[in-house]
Amino acid sequence: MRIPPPPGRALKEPGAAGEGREGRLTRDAVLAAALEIIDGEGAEALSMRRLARALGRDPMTLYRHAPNKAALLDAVAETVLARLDVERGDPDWAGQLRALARSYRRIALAHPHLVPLLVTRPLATPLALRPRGTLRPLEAVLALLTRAGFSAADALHVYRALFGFLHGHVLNELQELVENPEESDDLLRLGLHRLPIGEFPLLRALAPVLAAYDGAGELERGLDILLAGLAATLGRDAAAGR
Amino acid sequence: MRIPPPPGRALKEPGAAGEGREGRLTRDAVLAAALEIIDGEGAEALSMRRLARALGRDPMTLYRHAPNKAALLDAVAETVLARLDVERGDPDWAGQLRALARSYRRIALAHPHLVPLLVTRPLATPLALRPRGTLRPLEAVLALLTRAGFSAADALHVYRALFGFLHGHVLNELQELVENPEESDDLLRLGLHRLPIGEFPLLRALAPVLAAYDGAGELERGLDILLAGLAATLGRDAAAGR
DNA sequence: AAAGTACTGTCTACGCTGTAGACCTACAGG
DNA sequence: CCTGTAGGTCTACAGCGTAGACAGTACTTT
Repeated sequence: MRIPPPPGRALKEPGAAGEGREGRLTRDAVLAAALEIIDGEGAEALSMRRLARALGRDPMTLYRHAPNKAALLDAVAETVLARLDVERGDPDWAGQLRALARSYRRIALAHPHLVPLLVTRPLATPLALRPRGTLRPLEAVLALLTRAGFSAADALHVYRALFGFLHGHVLNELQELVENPEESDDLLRLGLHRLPIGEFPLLRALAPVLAAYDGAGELERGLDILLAGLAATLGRDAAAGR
Repeated sequence: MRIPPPPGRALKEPGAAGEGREGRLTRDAVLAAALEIIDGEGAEALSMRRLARALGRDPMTLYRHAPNKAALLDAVAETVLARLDVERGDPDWAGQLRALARSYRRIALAHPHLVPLLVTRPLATPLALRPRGTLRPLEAVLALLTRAGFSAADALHVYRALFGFLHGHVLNELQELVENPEESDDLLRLGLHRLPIGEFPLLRALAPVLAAYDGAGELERGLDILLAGLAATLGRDAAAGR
């Protein structure tokens, strides 16, 4: 009774939202569309149905390219993190880590809605089962540091310190501060006037400082402290400088 | 046609799961039950219906105590963070921050499933609109540090560095490493044998080091570096030591 | 050329989710 | 006593992730 649709396409011929429309749907197209939705509408807006609509396909099609939604999100995070790269042979290990940190920050700022995923997914998946692309930077940093003379254990320690710092930094930098963007006075723009003066005098007084947050600067100053501290703690001479 | 239930209770008289059963449901009871579910079954297991069932009430009852689910989750995070306290008058500011850091870590380890919320919610709500309980530690640290002689701007800087580090640290410490708990060999227990030797030689070799992770130690070493570094950067003499 | 196999796409359906709206009751203050 | 407010419940809606079954396509093997 039921006429099966011409299998390449079926829904929405008539101008509807869907994009590409090439015969086969590729994994990369799925991930790219997912990232676009996350960037544009936030991570909660990404549902399998919403994603399928953006691709002009049936929702169930997505399950041919990912076993479930969590895996799909992991894969999106992976493609983004795969853009990190490390020059393993560079003898200036500190410089190389600085560059890595700056790349990570750049990526986080480019995809702020993805950051909760980036910092949070590793809590749910054992290290060895994580997408390979997310482990590659780790291996690369280990190579960089062992070539520079660190022990393997110290290299791991440095990696953890660096990414701990990085996660903390981007979470800081992406904190929402502004409540009322078009207001010109700092206190009002940040909404700090809502806080009772009796209980939060210092915080209220900080309005101009909060408003002048300098993410790039904070990153660099943090790296100064971290790299110098690590080099000292691990008993190496610091070429850690600027 | 429809007989209304005796309004105090209605569902599940007969031994069903529900707890307390006092006439009025309190906000605290709601939050406590929510935390219990999150701790016991993970944050994704907490639905409004699941929570209502645990309380032996109709799901819609919850909306008398919180405007929506996000606010309810924020409130849970708030009650947990309210347990942090700071001795504002203590002249040993570094010692006080160390204590704060240890408390934060203790809380995070006690409620691991809550950690994604703790680090992630501030991205969604402007500072001034966050639950007051989460701003109180900030105000307290500002008071501590300004009394100890820091400028307000430096005090904020220290606060941010500390909580950035703390967030990064607990995310590190709560990373899932173990794939197969009952296995005795480190490599197999962590599942690292899955990684191709060619691509991940260093990571695979790290199995014993990964298995011996010492969270408390890492926190202290991180604090050593951070507090000394901050004291130096901000040009104060460091009483920052142990 | 035929048959088998794997892959992709679609449809339907199930049990779940958050919450708006309406209603009803109990209690507090006048 | 009446009135207002806050808490509890019920129903209903639109959307969710995904299991299962089926159909067509594109290779591979015979």
